[in-house]
Amino acid sequence: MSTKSSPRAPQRSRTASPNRRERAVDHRAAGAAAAPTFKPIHTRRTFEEICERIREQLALGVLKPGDKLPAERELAQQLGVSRNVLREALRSLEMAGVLRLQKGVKGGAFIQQGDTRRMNEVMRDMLSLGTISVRELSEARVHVLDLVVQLACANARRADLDALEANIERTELATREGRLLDRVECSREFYKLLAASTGNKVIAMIVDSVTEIHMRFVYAKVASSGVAMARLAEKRRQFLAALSERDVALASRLLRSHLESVQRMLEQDPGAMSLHVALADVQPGMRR
Amino acid sequence: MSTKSSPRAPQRSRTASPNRRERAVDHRAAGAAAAPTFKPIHTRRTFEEICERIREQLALGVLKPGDKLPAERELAQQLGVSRNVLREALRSLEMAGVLRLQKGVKGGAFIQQGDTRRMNEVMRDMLSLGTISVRELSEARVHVLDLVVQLACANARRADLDALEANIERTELATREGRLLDRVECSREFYKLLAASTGNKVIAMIVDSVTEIHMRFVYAKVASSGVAMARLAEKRRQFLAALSERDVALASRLLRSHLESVQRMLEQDPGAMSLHVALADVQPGMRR
DNA sequence: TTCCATTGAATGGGTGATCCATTTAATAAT
DNA sequence: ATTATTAAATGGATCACCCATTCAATGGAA
Repeated sequence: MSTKSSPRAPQRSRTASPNRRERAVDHRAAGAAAAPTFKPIHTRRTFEEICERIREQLALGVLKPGDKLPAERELAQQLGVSRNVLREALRSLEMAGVLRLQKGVKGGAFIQQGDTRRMNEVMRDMLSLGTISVRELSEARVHVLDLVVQLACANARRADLDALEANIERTELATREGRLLDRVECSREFYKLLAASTGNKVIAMIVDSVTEIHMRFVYAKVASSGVAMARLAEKRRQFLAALSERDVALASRLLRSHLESVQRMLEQDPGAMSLHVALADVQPGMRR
Repeated sequence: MSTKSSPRAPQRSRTASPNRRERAVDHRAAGAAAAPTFKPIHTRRTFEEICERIREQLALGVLKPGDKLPAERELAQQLGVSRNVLREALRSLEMAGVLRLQKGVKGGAFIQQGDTRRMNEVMRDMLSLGTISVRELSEARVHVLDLVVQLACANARRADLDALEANIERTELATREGRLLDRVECSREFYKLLAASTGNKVIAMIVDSVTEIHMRFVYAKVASSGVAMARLAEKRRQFLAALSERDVALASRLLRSHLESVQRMLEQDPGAMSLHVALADVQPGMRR
């Protein structure tokens, strides 16, 4: 069996590529003879290797945001792989938010500034796959937001508070004009601004991802039932006042009680709260 | 210009696919004539659409972990796309931890149980890209771990405490035998167990991702300098005792002071703390 | 000269055909 | 019955194209 050659005739000009991959390690010769060398698993596929190489260059600082990779055709040749498999790797990195591919002359694969929205997608997938539950997510959100309040009280700058103020004004306007769904959008932004005011992007990223999902449920609820949180802007103002005065205890209490009331709103009529309604539109949050 | 046909001769049998994609919307006919219909942007690429469709099926619950997608050749035909572009989509989903591809007869694309390690990769990329800083990461870790202690005190079960106990014993053994690097591995696991004891997988996932990176720095430090945290297991025991007695204040204080001493250890000789040393090996954490 | 249309090359997007390696079930040989 | 062989299905990878977009260079008209 080991000597069986391909029955096909032409066989073309394979092994023509300069850097032929070393993966083809000749399984035939190692048949049953004198080699106690257990080559490790070796299931690593080409595109994984490519991703790894590129990430390596990134970690090493050789590649930085804004840099451009060689054109696909050229890079493929450099790596000694086909263009298709290179594209699989580039696709993966693009989905990971590491690259952005741009067409045309002067196009190419550009290293991106990290896109923090990517964590949202992780959360969504985990939820879709049933790895995490809505309950765990809500619970985590409450706790993390409590932490956020502490940090925001400690670190929020004037500009942060102003941005929150402006957000509340937009909320009031939307309320007056009865644009309920816009108000939900304002809420999403409120928490984003609040998270940013901690001055810690890691925390902000976590809060954003968890809030993004939460807001989908709120959105679905508001869109389907038309209910709306009463005195929203008013509560926000009270909270912002506490935050401005660095009153952690008060701010924390206000937010927690608000979150609880939102939770109650969501939980009445739980039938409408199905996962797929909230997660249905897969794309938002990925808008560019 | 609009009537210019392809100069090439053969042109092959294109448009032969049954479900030809509707993307080819005939740009020629819409030249300058009577159509005020602004077709929306439509820059969406095929593979994105495919990913979206599959994620949609997931969110809807039509696809569940363990399910198998049709074979590539067949699915490509169903979707009316080439196998290559389908593979790009599958690759992306695989990297996202949603799918796993398996070779051979009875192989195929299987929906996975969500892999929480995926968030680690997001954090690593963010760090590599300079979107977040090591400082922010450490800070976030301290705060989140403080939260974890609270939750663990409230929710840790007997089994969780036992697992922590067992971990400490392994730590002691590694210490006695001078296996410093193994001890770092024990530490990583300690925090993983601690995070799990909160009973909230979202929190656990966050802690794990942040800890995973932190431990790379510790590992690099220990590997290069040979220094080691003094009285580690002892401190762990004290902490575990506090946790067992649900003494939040004490446990929190103990952990915080430990984290601070680790931080001091890392920060002396900051030259060895470069990013690329810690992030160099891209793959770990993705071991299967 | 200045401005605008045309052209052409580079680049990512996408296709189809073909081959390889692995895995498993069915089949044949012992 | 057990074991080796074969065959088929499937993911992995390659090659050779073609298309659409983008943009710099070119060239002609104002």
